[in-house]
Amino acid sequence: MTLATSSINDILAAAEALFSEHGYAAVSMAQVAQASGISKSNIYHHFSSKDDLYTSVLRHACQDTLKQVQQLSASQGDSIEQLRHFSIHHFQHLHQKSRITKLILRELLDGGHEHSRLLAQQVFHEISLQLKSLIQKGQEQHYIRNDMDAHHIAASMVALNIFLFQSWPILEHLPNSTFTENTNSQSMLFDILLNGFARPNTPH
Amino acid sequence: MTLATSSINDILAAAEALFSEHGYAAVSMAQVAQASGISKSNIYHHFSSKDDLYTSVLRHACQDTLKQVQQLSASQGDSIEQLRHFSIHHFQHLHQKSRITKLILRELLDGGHEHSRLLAQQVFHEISLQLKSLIQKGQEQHYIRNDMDAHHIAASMVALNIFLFQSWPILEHLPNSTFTENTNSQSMLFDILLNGFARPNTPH
DNA sequence: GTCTATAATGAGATAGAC
DNA sequence: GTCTATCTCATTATAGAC
Repeated sequence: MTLATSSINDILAAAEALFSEHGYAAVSMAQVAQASGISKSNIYHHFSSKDDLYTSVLRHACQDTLKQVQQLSASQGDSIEQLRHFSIHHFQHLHQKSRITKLILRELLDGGHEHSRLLAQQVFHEISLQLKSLIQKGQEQHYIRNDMDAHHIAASMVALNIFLFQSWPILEHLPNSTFTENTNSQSMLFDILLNGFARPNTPH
Repeated sequence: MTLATSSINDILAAAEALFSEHGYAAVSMAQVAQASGISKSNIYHHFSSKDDLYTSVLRHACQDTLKQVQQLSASQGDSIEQLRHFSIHHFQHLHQKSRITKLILRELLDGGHEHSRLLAQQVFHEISLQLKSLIQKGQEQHYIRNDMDAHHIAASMVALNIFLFQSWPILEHLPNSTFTENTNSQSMLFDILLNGFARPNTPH
């Protein structure tokens, strides 16, 4: 049990909130100090630089998400129901951990320093693995079409959720928008996709 | 013909490249000056502040994209072929105008100042309109299922393209990745989706 | 481990000559 | 319209006492 000291966690939590909301460059160490209630110099005592603080935040956040995603797989029902279950919980996870989600999406845009990209990649890989196993099982049991690549089906499920997450502020304010409720749209998008990869004549 | 002077265009072009690649806060006016070959003070002669420069870049970029998207609709074939055509060209557009694409995606993450979000929203709205008209025509002609909302079908098409655009660096480096070629994956994702919203027993 | 004080640098923005 | 030189302030990071 190598529990980090309380002040380190305070710093990481404050930094995570600020970095995810405004991005690396837009956040100053003074802001982190004020938000965490810990003096600037003390932060430099625990982290060698602003960059060190940032990568620590990213590493901490990704490890946390990684564990959560690994525990996400088990559920009742056939393959289709398990996929729907996963999709719904993946979407909930994006929102519950919205700061980490934004951090990773920012890393994608920034082209990422080698190290950061590897962390983001681990998260993607873990989600991809979970989904792939569910999909391939569904293909073996003939719930899911065999002429489609499992990775691409997985990607499309993730894509819809992420798009809905990050574009929601715009979607809901679109003229004549039918995007009135978050989870409802998620369900509709999943059903469109499900019709695409489910085997014809299965009861869904 | 209110054509802006050459130096203003130089500044806007350099700023667009830098802002899209690194984000607003990470770019200094000195960098813009060096990249555009125009002195810092001269930039302040044309733009009242860094913020003014940024919003000008965004406005300029969005107007440009808006025009391009409006010219994207006309094509041969039935509704399904027109949708495939639109999807492919939308995807190409994201890459050809990758700097603008990144600018808009950044705006989504930053939560946007009111004004910026409205600009991004116009682009989404225009794409949404084009797609909606194609989809509804397809529904009237019974190529596309009537029990699905046109807006959500449109959103899912956009979602897959945007996800592929922004996640490609990670997707292609995933272990055992089947994401080997950009346009090929785009085609596969579209086909999964198409199976979802196309009417059964149509020849596609 | 935690702080106050301060150094050193870089940022946005302006003055004023040409 | 364009530049050099400069102002002012915020930023990262360090020194050193407790």
